[in-house]
Amino acid sequence: MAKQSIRAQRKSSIIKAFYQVAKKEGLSNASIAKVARRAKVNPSLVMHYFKSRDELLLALNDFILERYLTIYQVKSSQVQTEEQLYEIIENLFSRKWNRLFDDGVFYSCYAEIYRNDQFKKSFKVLHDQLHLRLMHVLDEACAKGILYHGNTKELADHIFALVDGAYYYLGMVDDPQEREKRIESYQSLALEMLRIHAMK
Amino acid sequence: MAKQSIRAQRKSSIIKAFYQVAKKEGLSNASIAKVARRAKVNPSLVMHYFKSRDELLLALNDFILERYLTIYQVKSSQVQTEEQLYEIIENLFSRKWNRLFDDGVFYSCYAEIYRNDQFKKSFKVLHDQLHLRLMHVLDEACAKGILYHGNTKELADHIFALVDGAYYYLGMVDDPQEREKRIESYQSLALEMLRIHAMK
DNA sequence: GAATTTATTGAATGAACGTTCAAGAAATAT
DNA sequence: ATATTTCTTGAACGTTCATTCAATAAATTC
Repeated sequence: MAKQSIRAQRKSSIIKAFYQVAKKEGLSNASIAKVARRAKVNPSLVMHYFKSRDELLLALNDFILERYLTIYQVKSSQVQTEEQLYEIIENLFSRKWNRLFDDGVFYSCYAEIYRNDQFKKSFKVLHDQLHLRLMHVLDEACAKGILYHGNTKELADHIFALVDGAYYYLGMVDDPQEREKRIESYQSLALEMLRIHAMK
Repeated sequence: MAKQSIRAQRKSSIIKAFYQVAKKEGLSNASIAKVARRAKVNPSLVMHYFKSRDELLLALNDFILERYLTIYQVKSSQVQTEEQLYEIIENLFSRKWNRLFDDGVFYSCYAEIYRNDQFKKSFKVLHDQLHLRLMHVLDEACAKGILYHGNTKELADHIFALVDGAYYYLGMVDDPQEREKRIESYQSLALEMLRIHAMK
């Protein structure tokens, strides 16, 4: 249906413009006028599709979480060897995706959870999804005899705590060498937690 | 000197007002006018003491980090027993201080580090201070024979990664039971990392 | 192809924004 | 007591803000 399609397209292009402006100028400086300019559209049209700026912000949040989810994706049902498990953990820390997504915008949205319950809920749902995915991977690894652990749910939570904490700190680290060193250090801790030893 | 004193007082009361407004309405909604109203002062006076809003924001950041530091304080030179070490780790996770400081404002400031190098630097300095403090505690524990670990710097970094990641996630958790359970779980992992076993 | 719904625009709103400035009040220095 | 510096105010600046509304253009339905 063309009617639905143009609506969906416009909405998504406005959200993308919102994200881009927020990335460039900070979330709080991303005004509707700027977004409209970026999307090459009249400000009124933004208001036509999103009743208020809050609604737009919520849409941006969904957009962010959607991206976050796809990038963090773990290919399940592929964990056959220790090496593959190792790779998955390594990927959690690699954050190739921090080129695909701006950390400033992400944490600005995260900060919103303390002021907006809808943000809080959707953030939690997303993170729980991620934790569950990792748990499934760990379960598989257990089934294959690669891993031995009684509580994969807790293990997954712990690994993510480490990942989240790692990136919280890495946000402050500019020096590439220090970054590299720390990432390696975090990774090897995660592997220790899995009781796998680093291979090379 | 009275002159110096009134200046310092006013500045600090304006910063506090800024923090309180930010806490209530969000950092991006904390305007100079609102801050002035809260501090019972003319908006121009705010501009008299802080040349721009950015300068005020920077001052807020310092204020936050200062508080953060004092609250996280670890009484050093007191680690004589395993139990005391256990207590220190427990305290890292307890965050009694999250009543003393608003997480929304804190993370909003944290988000600024991605857009402002001065924020980034002062955040890093603070966190490195905290890590070092913990390291010293661990060193002492090693000296007393409570703990055995070759790299206390790395261990402190790892524990803080866990703490930071833990609170990142806990920000999304409203249910008190779930919070409690998770905090315990994070704590016991930290203790495992120290190779101490939970006592009771 | 007329009627209706949707997309899009442009102009206008009042409120709030950060900032500037001149001027008065208070304190400090000489 | 006067001069000088600091504190504090009030009014005003132009800009931007989110949002509303009526009007036009385009597409869809009937």
